[in-house]
Amino acid sequence: MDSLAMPTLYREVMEQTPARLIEMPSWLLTQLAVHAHRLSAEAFAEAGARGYHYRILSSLDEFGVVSQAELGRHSNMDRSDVVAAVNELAEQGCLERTPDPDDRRRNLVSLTKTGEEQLRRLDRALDKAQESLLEPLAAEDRAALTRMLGQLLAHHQRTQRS
Amino acid sequence: MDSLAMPTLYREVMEQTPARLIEMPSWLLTQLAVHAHRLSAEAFAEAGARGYHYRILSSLDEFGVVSQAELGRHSNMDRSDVVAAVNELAEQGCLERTPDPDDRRRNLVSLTKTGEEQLRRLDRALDKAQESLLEPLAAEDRAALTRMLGQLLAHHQRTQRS
DNA sequence: CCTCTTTCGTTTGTCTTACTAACGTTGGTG
DNA sequence: CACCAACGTTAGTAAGACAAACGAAAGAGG
Repeated sequence: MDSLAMPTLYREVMEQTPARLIEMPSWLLTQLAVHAHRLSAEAFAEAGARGYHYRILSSLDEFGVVSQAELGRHSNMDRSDVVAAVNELAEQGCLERTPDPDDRRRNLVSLTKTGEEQLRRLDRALDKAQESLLEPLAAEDRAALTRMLGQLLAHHQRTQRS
Repeated sequence: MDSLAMPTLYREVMEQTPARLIEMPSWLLTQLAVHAHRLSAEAFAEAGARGYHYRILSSLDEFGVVSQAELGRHSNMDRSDVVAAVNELAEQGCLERTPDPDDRRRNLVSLTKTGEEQLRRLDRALDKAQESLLEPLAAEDRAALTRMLGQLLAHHQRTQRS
């Protein structure tokens, strides 16, 4: 009956949780995301940042000088949330906001030296967070997990935009 | 260079996202959790409920009459959030709250007929949400994903409590 | 029996993420 | 020129997670 089931350790921890939930992928996903978020938030907090800031800094680093709207599309954020995060990053001197001469609706956002340093700091801190997140998984399992998560995420981002 | 890499479809959707993020398990996880949460929230909303309500109803169904504190431990919720959710469920007639005669600090919470019906409704709606969440995955991948998520979640819940 | 600590239910409030609605400005199109 | 779309911005909301404090009650140790 349970020879193929979960390891002993698993049951010990999970037996106080309803079986409905334990078997539900969306629950496993959202609950594990809480831990993932906690781990990376702790990493960000040490540098006085949060998730939105990292998304914007890494987008700027990869795509160069772009408008706030593009920034939002790259990092999966709402325009209104981009405004707030860009404000905060500008106050910290991590980026600069200049009006686009070719389109006066747009603000061109560019990464500063300070922003690059902050990004590198966050990258390092995040690496450790990834390690503790995946700690109990073997290398091949980590790869398989990453592949499947990416596959699912691509599917849902595609179907949502259409 | 990319023969072993992601399928074409994947890149199409993801190419506007920083490579840093695409490769980061914690990002894939939290972003996919957004979709998982959206899908199940829509299912809940049709029945006038939300996640906290389902956690409590399913805990009551599996563990019978328990105190609010136990309810919180079963469904991974803070005591203060249990109070609010139990209030709302009581207003809807889904459960009853009676003082424990053996321990006057405790409230014993029990599921009503209405609550059981609501739970069955939510179960059905959630099943569809799971299907659309995992739609692009083959059956064996779904099983592998569920196994790994459970393994990771058990690990982090264990290490957090200690 | 009397402290000391713990547990319980409750209130209040904060943080992060996500998202919606509206507004004025500007660009592009028919 | 009229109309619509995009942009930046402000304001507000919802859900989930969590921290701090409170009085009331139970339990433990001396």
